[in-house]
Amino acid sequence: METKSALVALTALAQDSRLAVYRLLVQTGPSGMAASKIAESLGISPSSLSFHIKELTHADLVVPRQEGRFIIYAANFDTMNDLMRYLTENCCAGNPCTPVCTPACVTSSED
Amino acid sequence: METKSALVALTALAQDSRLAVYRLLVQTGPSGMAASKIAESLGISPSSLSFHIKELTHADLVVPRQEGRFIIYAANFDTMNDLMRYLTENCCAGNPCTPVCTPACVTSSED
DNA sequence: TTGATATTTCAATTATTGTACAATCGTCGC
DNA sequence: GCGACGATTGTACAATAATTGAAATATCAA
Repeated sequence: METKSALVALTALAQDSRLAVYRLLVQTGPSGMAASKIAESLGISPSSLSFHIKELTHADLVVPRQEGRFIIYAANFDTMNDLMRYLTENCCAGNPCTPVCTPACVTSSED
Repeated sequence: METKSALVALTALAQDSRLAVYRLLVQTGPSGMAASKIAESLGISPSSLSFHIKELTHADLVVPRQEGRFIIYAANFDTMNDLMRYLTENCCAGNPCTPVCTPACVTSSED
């Protein structure tokens, strides 16, 4: 992961509503949740959700898929793992401090 | 870690200069680096660095210590580990996906 | 096709954040 | 104490981001 992508991901997460959306989707897992359901769960207006979730999507932190007239969003764990790796990269210049972080979650849901 | 602290940490990291400062300090490790050295390394003005590093300090992502007339900053890995844990908390609602992340770094430098 | 629901887009307003530069504060050596 | 150096603070201005509501688009059901 390069600086630019990390910055986009961090900016996407660094906002109240977006952080709440992301965490909700992390907890929901690969099955995901419809946009309207997310908005309802968190008490934010559809247009506001749309605005915010676009940033999360653009950062590749969440992935949308169409199902009928619903759009289902799910968290993309790969991006989070990349981000974590980026943030702790070359930690302590290689000194003994367990530099690598095991992935938090694998993205194996539908094959 | 609660939502507020996570938001503060993410906001602190979601900026060009601050992300660069943080990563530099992660790579430097517990010995840390003087403010002037950081500013010089990254090519930002002292006052600008002071402004930005204050946010990192406030987010507890870096910790300052005075040494003579220098102020040495070092990354605080505990906060990053807390943040990671927060972001992946209750991942996939407890389904099989390796929910916990091993700490990226332990903060054992001076005892 | 028509009406209803799900979602996004647009534009205007407001709030927040970043930058630059001068001034200030604290520590050191003399 | 005085001057020099390291670092922070304050102010003003520009840039960016968030919020809202109305209008537009897309899909489904009949």
